[in-house]
Amino acid sequence: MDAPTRGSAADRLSPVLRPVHAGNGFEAALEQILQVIRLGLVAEGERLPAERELAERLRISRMTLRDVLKVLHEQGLVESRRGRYGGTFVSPRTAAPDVTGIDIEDTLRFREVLELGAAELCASRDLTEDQTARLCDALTATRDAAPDDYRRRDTLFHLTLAELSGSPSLAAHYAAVRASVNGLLDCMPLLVRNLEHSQRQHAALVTAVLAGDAAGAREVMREHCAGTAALVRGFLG
Amino acid sequence: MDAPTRGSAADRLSPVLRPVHAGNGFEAALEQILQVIRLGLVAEGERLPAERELAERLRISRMTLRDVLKVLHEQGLVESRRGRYGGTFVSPRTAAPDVTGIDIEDTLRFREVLELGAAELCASRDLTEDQTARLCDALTATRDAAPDDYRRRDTLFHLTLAELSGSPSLAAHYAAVRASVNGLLDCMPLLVRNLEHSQRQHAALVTAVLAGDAAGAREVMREHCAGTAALVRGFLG
DNA sequence: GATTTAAGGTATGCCGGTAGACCATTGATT
DNA sequence: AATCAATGGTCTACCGGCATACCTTAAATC
Repeated sequence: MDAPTRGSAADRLSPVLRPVHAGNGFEAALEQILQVIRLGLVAEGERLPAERELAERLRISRMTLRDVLKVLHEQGLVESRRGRYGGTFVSPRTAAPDVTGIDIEDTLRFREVLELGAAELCASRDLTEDQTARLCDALTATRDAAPDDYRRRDTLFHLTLAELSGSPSLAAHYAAVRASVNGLLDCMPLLVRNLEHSQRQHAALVTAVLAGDAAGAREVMREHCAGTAALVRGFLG
Repeated sequence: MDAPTRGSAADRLSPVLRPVHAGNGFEAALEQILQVIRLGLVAEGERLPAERELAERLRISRMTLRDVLKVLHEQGLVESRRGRYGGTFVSPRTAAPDVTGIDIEDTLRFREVLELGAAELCASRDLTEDQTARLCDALTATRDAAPDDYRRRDTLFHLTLAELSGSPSLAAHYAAVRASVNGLLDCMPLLVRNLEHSQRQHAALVTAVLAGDAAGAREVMREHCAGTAALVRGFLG
């Protein structure tokens, strides 16, 4: 009765029963701090939160956190300075990040799904004055960005949109997938023509969102994502 | 320079720096097995994989897994039988699940985003013959379902669609959010009229997907999700 | 220049998850 | 009736992350 030829019981479970972080808050913490750096939430040269605070926020012990920072230090991603006004600082990027183990098609597809959802949800909501201002600020920041800071501000703009969608889950998962996307983008050269195009799309997106034009916002976002996807597939596919 | 009035540095980090499951594969494993049960991947009366196999798949020790099963047993969700052909069996549901701590709006919105994405991705892909057959099988299973088994087969249908989207991330996250949705639905009565309506939508969805009509698939799915969302908001909002 | 303060660096004992072996039970097979 | 095989149930030694306390460094302040 329940034994179809396609999709055995064992297979049915695999989407859910993936390996659980075996024993390690360590790995999860490493992943999150890497996200913070890849997303540019803390820019190059800026300071991460103090070890004690970071450990508390991640709910891991300071010792474990220090193990994580040690790994990041060994890879040249952060640099620590002691004393008052010291801290752990993000180093300038030196080498292309490690993108082995990233499923490119999965990443690009999932990214687009979340972006489309965020755009549409935002356009369908009544944003408060403060939220509208945050969105416009983020847009302005991308417009004024120097080329080498563009990707970071672009990321912050999209993160803002995801946050304003009204779905915290969407925002959290977008942050994760965007970190992967940035890892891919960091393997590629920055094309100024794309920046300009991208900037126009951002503006159109905000216009549609503020007008409550959900279908329009989605279509602009779809083009925006398609552009990135084509670039990535071209360089890494 | 980087200190805007809106969105301090501390706030910027919060979407990523959420507490890491402090110390436990235990909780994550509990969550996943609950998902398997809530999704109906193992139906009432059916057997979970053997402890040794389950522990291996989750990459946790058998002792820890047994702690998890002990909790589930205490809550009356599973029953164990020893001996060959024994195992851990899913008990018939007795009480409404605990939905405290679920953000209903977040769940419904995120669910819709993922469903729309899955529908559109599936319609945009060329499904193999085998994949097409899996989808049609899942549809047929919902059509033939007895009312008290409908929700389970409906879940399996949507999971199939998510899997066929070509984005494993999407499938995994859909499984998680759908488990929450089912928790909500299990607090509500089953309306036969909705089943029929839902069934027509499923059929239209498959038709659109197989025709490669991405926009159509998305709109059908949007209505489908809106229906569920309205029901849930009506009962629990 | 002494003091203060906030930051990174270090040492120690505890506890919980891990691994692996072994025991107990049951029903099918012989 | 005896055996086998697959399962849940139990025990034990081990290791890694945890909490906590304390030390060291360096910049700002007095």
